[in-house]
Amino acid sequence: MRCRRCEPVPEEVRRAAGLLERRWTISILWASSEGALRFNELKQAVGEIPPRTLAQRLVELEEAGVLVRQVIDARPPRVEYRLTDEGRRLKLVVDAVVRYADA
Amino acid sequence: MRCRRCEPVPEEVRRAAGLLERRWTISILWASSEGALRFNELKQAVGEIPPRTLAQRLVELEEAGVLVRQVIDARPPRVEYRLTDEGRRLKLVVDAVVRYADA
DNA sequence: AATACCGGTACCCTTTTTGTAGTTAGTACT
DNA sequence: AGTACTAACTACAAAAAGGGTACCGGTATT
Repeated sequence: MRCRRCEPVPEEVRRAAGLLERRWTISILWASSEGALRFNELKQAVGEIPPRTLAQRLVELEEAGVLVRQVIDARPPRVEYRLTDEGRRLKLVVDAVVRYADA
Repeated sequence: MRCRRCEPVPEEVRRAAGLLERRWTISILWASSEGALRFNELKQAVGEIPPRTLAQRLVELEEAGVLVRQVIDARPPRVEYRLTDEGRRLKLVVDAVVRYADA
């Protein structure tokens, strides 16, 4: 098909979308934005997310450099997740979602 | 769990996220932003999306009031999809994704 | 001794997405 | 007349993602 007006979606947009286009990701970023949270705190904030899915998302977001996982050596040991600088940049997208949602 | 610092994610944010958190949605909005496009033009712009999935997304986005579907009575008849006002508001989120992706 | 917190995993089932093909109706070409 | 092409989808089976519930091993509280 000859198509003058439809450019292909840029690869870097597809890559960023790949992160956001998975269920619960936006909620997880929303919840993380006020500081470090632990697994069960995220679970509570996000709502009905199954723990398996939350664990999956956290691995993906960590691999993408958006979150860091930090084990705190206490009894019982805790794990905290916080946004990286990159995560704070991605959070600007979530801010845009919030503005859209509020209108 | 008592959790002072983790507020639940607001319902309206969950609802907006529900649209974006499905595969290809961001690409479809990106492609739609420059004007009306037809089914096969969207398909080409988005890339490897299966036509069935594109058709599904278009129905969802139309139901959400983000896109309008317009049948053009020509031979062969065409169908155009364009953003509504609401769609243009949602496109601000996609703009934020592009800014994130470009950095 | 029993219960609860902690960060997950295991299991099994349903929903979503994918890949490939085909359909319908109307032109256009040979 | 027959073949091919276009546009906008739809059909079907299979694979991937997501969901609900239960449970683990270790520590701490009651």
